[in-house]
Amino acid sequence: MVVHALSDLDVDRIFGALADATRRDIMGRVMYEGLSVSTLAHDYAMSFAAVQKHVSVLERASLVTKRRHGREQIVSGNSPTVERAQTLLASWEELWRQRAIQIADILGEEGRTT
Amino acid sequence: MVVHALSDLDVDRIFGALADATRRDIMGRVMYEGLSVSTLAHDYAMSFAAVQKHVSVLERASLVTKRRHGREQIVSGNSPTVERAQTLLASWEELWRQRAIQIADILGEEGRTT
DNA sequence: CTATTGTACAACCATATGGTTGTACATGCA
DNA sequence: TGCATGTACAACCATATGGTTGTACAATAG
Repeated sequence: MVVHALSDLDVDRIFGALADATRRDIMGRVMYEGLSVSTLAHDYAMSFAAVQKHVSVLERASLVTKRRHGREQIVSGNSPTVERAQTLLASWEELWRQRAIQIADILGEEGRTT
Repeated sequence: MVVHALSDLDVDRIFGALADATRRDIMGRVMYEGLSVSTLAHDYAMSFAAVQKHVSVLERASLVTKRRHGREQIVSGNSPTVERAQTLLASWEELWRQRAIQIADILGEEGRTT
């Protein structure tokens, strides 16, 4: 069952968001448990505002979601989006596998003619 | 068998390269069969030089490799790199799965106390 | 109420990115 | 030889990105 087709812009945002080490580190942490923005910010050598921006990039890409808890904003990883990115890569692997079969067929033909 | 650990910069390049619709389209084409840069360039509404740059971004990320064939430069998809990107996403999914288990355990405890 | 904590957001700056045009050069064909 | 094709690369430009600081405001603690 297909959830929803991703637009080019959606995919741009997903991979763009993952193209930064700080944001990947955040992903690794919030996929396991929800963490507040300030908790996240505490561990990086940059301003709170910078971390806030990174989180908002991940949020725009639907890689994380935020929910209010008192005065804190809890950031949690969004598994479905990660899975869709994975599916895209898997489809390329599938193309590659088909090429491999095609090449094997050609070699097979050559084998017969020799 | 692990091939090689990817540095942050390597992963930055991989996901950065995938964060563009033209480059993803190129990937989809060259994973199936090797194509010359000019063949690729023919189908996009941009200059040859622009496509050349996109290919070189993919090449720096090790997502494609080029080989000379006469005066043409044949671009082919690089499956191992795609697979490594996929593995990274899979590891996050695994973290998420562990969180799900953890939550289920908590719910289980609560169930017993009620 | 007041102070502290956590967040939001604007303004600013340096650098990276994605496109262009122009030039140069190697290869293949007539 | 001469010409078309395919590639390489530099220079340039507009916009996006990743960081900063500063200000403002909501929620909690004393």
